[in-house]
Amino acid sequence: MVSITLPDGAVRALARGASGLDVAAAIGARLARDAVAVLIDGKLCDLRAPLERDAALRIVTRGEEAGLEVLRHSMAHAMAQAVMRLFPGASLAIGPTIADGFYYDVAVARPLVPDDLGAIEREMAEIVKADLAIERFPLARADALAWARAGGQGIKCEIIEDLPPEAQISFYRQGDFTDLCAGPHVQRTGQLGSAFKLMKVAGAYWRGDEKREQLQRIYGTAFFRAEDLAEHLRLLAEAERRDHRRLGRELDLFSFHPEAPAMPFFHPRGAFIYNQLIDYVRGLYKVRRYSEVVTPQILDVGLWRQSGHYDNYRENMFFTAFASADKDEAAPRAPASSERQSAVKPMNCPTHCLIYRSRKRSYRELPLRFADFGRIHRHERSGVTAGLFRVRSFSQDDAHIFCMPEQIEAEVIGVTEMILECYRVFGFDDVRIVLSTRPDKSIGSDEIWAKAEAALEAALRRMGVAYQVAPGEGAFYGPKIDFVVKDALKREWQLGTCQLDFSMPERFGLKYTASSGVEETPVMVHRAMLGSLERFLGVLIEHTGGALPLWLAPVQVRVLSISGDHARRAEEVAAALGQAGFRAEADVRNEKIGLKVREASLAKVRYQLIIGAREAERGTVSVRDRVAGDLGEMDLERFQVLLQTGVAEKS
RNA sequence: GCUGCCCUAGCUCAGUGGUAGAGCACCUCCUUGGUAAGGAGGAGGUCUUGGGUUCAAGCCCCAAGGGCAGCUCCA
Repeated sequence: MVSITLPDGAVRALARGASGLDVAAAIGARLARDAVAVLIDGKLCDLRAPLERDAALRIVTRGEEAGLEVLRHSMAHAMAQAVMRLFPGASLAIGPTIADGFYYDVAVARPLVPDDLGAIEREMAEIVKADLAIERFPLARADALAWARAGGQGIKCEIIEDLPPEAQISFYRQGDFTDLCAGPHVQRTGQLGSAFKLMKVAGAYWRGDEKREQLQRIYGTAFFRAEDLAEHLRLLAEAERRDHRRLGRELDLFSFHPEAPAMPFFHPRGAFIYNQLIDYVRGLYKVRRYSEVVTPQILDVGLWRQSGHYDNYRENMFFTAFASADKDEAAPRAPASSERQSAVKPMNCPTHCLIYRSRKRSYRELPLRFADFGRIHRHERSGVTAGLFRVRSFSQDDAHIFCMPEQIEAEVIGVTEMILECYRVFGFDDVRIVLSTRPDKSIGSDEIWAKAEAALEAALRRMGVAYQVAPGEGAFYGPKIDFVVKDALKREWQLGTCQLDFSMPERFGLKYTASSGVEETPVMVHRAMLGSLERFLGVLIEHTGGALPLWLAPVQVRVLSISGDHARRAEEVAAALGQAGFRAEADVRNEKIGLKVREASLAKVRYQLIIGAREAERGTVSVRDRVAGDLGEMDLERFQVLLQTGVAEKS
């Protein structure tokens, strides 16, 4: 007999070799039906795994995340089985579960196209319908290798060879399909159900190494219930509807052009928002005693050698070439050796070091906080650019703080406070803070690292904010704190960062005279709150679905005339609002009011003022809130108070 | 950068070898309409670019550019 302890503390005695399914059945039929897997002493196992010794056991059901992962993992096997049937000779790599589903990497004779997915789905449905038993069996390493070789599964061979010597090598078999797998899995393919969908196919390198074989990665997702799949697909559709690239075009905010790939062109409305963001950050800087600087975009290559960017970041940098003087066409040429080569800056920090070094510095003036909205260029590889999220030309709410080591804690608190305040204003209430510590490869003494990590941690503790530690994830030049927000669609975005840097002050020979009269090296803090303004704008557009808060909206009010007779009054009202500092435009087109309301709403204009005979005569406006609907007729003055309040509240 | 897919009017998309289409947007006219689409007419395209195959190419082939997805990279 073995004694099994359940989560509620109850202990049950069972015959040795009984399974979690027996336990579930003993507790209740409903539990047995919902059971997917078991946790035996914390280890996720098959429901049928024999219980060989006393253990703590918990039944994992369909309702929980771990249960869903088991389903998806089994679904990945069914997909692999379908692929093997449809593409004889295919070989398999790995098929794990991921956040929203699962994938399987396969090597097939020809690349898969989207149409293949339908065929694979149909085959999967057949496999589900056949309700094949899924059986686990162990194999010795040599037998496992023999299996892989016999089946032409070269990648599986490699996986088996890489398994640690003590590993129990297990396989799962369902009908004509067998796969190397640690499990766990459901018991029968019939349990997989029909709430699954193959999403897309893409190339992926084996083990993420681009020098190795390229495989076809098939992505899919699965749920226990059809309505969960429907909800998932609805969220995906919603994300597509909010895609900032689409909204950017529809709301006339920005565009991209082949003449400057991955470099956004901000139209008047987009540029307005962009500048509003900068204005807002400038306001914070005023309170937090930052000084803004303006620095060049093109600098001598020697500077980049000194900073280390030339050695480590050159592939991502743009270099200048000069027009030929003696030819008609302006063919670029490389500078002659006598000329100075220049590079377009990918970061602002070296320019700030030059400002710092422009005269002797005293400890009395530290910390120095240099803020810079300078435009920077990074030659991101063509495949990684994406709308505003990853661009080649952008600016950041960038700043560098030069301070003494003992000032780190206070500065980090200041930065963190400002970042959290800033995110609240934009409606990002869910912020995750991650502290990254010293990596294997790093520069700087043990002493300064210990001091710096302690200062970062002390700052977070003092503030009483929750944070996670990512050991070894810091930059080689110093530890850092990253700030990750969750948007309205529950997606995470790393926006802010606060990185200590012991390297660059050394490289640039930065010094300050300490109170003792001795020359010391300052610590540099790289920090950003919104990060790239381009990327932040993209995130904000998707977070709000394009309906920006009043204080950021390029158009706050649209004044709609009922008929031609009221056009003049509508224009007057729009002009008066403009005079009062609001952003209003008039729509006096020869169209019906329903159409004007519809278009203003689609354009995400928060307030629509309707001007007809009644309003024109009484000097009032009828106010329509895009979300709340008709607010009724009121004096223009009263509407302005409403607007002013909304702007002040940043709502 | 790699792999796959895509590129036809401002936008979304039809168009499988025989001289280019729709809806919306745009312009003009009619309509003067009270809170999410009134009606009619018109204009707009070297079918991304360059080669090739063919009597004939938007359509087939090759290359380049741009985009999308994934991988990878990220001082």
